[in-house]
Amino acid sequence: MNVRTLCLGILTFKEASGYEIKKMVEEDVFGHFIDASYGSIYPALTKMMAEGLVNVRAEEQAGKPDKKVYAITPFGRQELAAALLVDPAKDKFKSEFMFQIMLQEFLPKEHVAQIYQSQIEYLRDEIEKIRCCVGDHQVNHPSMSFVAGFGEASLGAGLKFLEDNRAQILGDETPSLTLVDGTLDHNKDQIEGQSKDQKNA
Amino acid sequence: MNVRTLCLGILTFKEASGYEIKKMVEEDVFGHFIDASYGSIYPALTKMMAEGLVNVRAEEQAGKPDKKVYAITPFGRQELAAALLVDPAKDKFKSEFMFQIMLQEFLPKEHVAQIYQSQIEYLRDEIEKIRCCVGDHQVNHPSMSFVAGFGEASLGAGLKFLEDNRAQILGDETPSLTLVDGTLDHNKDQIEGQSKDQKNA
DNA sequence: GTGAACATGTAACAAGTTACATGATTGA
DNA sequence: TCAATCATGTAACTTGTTACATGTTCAC
Repeated sequence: MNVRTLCLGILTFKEASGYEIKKMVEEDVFGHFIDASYGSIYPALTKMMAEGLVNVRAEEQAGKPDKKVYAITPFGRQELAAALLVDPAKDKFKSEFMFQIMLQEFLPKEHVAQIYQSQIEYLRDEIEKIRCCVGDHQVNHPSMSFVAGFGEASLGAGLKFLEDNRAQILGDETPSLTLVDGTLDHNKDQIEGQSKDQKNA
Repeated sequence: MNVRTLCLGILTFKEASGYEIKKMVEEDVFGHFIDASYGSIYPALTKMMAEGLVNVRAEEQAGKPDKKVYAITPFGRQELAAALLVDPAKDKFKSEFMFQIMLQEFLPKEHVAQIYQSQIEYLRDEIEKIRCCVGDHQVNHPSMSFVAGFGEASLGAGLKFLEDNRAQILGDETPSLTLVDGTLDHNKDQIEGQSKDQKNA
């Protein structure tokens, strides 16, 4: 699936400028399973404009530069439906973090501890982001809330695994802090971390 | 992270040919968080050979064509350690399936039902693959089993979500088949699918 | 008056994929 | 003999990213 289809899909939810599409891909529910940069979004929009898949309207904004608001046309919807009909490519999950963990013996202990903590915080942030979407934003769309639920479930399980199995990688030198709660069932090392430097930008 | 580092990392576990590296990336625990094709592996290996990061040994095989077995050199390990020291890029999860679900209203019901079932089967296969790795293969490496555990946890949660929330997307017209087991706790629609056509190659 | 957020766009570049090209060997 | 698996390699091509280039308005 290409940026074209991606933009077309987003535009079915609401009209948006290239800038706004990029923001959605970064922050909204979309962000968990798609990706795109300005360098691909703007040219795609321009080209689709020429092909009649979208139309533009210049919008003046008080206190902000003008923006070009794109909307999908009936022809665009047709194209989208066709593009959507091909069987989806299988999921692709890339994790440099996991690669580093796999090769942790080549890394200084402190580095491993640091990326481990960063990963936990990153996952917490992502989950929080999804919850925000479901809360304040309009994820009224049933499909949207389904997708959000899926993301929360997957990321949540991953996070829990990292929290529970910390000792497996980091040894028992867990930061001496308070336990999350009293309901420990088996071999838990649940520790609430405190650092705040999120290095993976 | 590039294919170079990927190959170097894999070669720390065992010597391998380009063909074997590709197979590992497809089938082993690696497969869940990295990706590479022949077209990138072979050139990377050749280049690293010239740079002294790996060395080769031609191995004759009974009943099979000869293969070029690559091994990492001390210099290669040095390079790997350096490459590993940079903070990992954040995880990237791409799912065309989720994109299609989000836009399901543009798709025929049957298509949605079909990709939904395919996705469930795909996830089951992936989890099974991980379990096989842990079982027969040597995932003796503690880091390996950790990574496998993480994959199993994440994928398992995603699969469970799909199984439990089928009705949200597909409605209640679940195929009339036998329930998986009797231990239903809350709102489960766990159905054992029977189709076998896995379309996402 | 300076940095941050808003806003659009392009061109050079990186990186890897696909398809092609080749060839051995085995088993149905 | 034909498909499948093993095995290596290259070149054209896609695709998208990064960095650059430019400009507005606001808040501190």
